[in-house]
Amino acid sequence: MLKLTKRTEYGLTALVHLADHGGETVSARRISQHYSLPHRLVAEALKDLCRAGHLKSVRGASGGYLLAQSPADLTVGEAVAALEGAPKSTDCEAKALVGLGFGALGDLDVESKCMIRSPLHKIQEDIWRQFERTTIQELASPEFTLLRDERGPHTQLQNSA
Amino acid sequence: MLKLTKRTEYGLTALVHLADHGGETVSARRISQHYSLPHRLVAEALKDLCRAGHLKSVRGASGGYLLAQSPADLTVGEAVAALEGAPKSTDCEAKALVGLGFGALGDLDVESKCMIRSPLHKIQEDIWRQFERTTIQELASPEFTLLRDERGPHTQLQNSA
DNA sequence: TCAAAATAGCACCTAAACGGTGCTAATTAT
DNA sequence: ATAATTAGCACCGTTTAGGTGCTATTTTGA
Repeated sequence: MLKLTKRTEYGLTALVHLADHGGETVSARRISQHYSLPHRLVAEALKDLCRAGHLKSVRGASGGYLLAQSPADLTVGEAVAALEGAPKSTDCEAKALVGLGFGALGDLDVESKCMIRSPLHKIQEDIWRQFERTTIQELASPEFTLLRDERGPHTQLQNSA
Repeated sequence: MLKLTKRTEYGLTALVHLADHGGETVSARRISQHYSLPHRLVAEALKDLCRAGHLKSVRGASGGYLLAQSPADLTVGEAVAALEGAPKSTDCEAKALVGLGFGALGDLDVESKCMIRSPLHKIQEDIWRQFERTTIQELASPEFTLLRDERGPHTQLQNSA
């Protein structure tokens, strides 16, 4: 339903945390405790990011993870792709026709259907484009824009602190 | 995983079709046959859109559906909301804290958590903002844009002023 | 040396969502 | 009447998401 998975949420949270801690090595447990997230799930997300090469791991006690690249170079799109896979929906022919059920249709006017359907794909692609334009550093920055709305409601809930 | 459901796909396809046919009444069967989609599922999507008030229905033989409003006034966001529900993630207080598991956390430094998490929500909100900025008419038009802001990485999307 | 803490990797489970279908009304043109 | 349509359910099978269990391996530190 057009939402990010928990795994992605945990992974991005961890990336933001790591970005805020320079080249420091932080364990999955520390991150999970800091944000009160299920440490096991955070660990899974970190594994994914490590396997994708976005993190470097340090094993053993006092080990953990650290960014393998600058947070300014790591995009949300790359992270999301590592965490839940990106649908390489670049080509309409391969995806819209085959992947979405037109493969078995034969040769009726496929092209007109694709014309109708492509807007849907453009929507998806546009979302990913946004992801690929946004870096972890931007995510980590306090005044994160992406969309800078006129009102500022979520900044007013800090009462205790 | 950040994808639209089939129901939404069928519904939007139907809306585009209806937009391309003016105020004409088109049955679910005709639409489904035209795009080779499961007519039953298309019918379900059309019901949803009708219940939401975006379509008007005509019962009986030679009945069908027609747009209840101009395709230029109906946004993709409204359609998607009618088809698969929109997560009213407008408020960080209610959603980020309660809905996402912080409700049972008590009163530890909630603010820092929300600050970290809010970017995630902003991403989601941004996606919906895109939907709300896109009309069915735009979807139906041959050269469909959607992203008209190609300035900077993410310097405010909605500003437009 | 040994225990604790950490990553690595795999299998597995439960619940929800998704895609799809069946069935029965009510309405209306032919 | 009959066929075609919308309206409104309930239901089912598969997939996915969220989460857990278990074991091995590496490393620190007492």
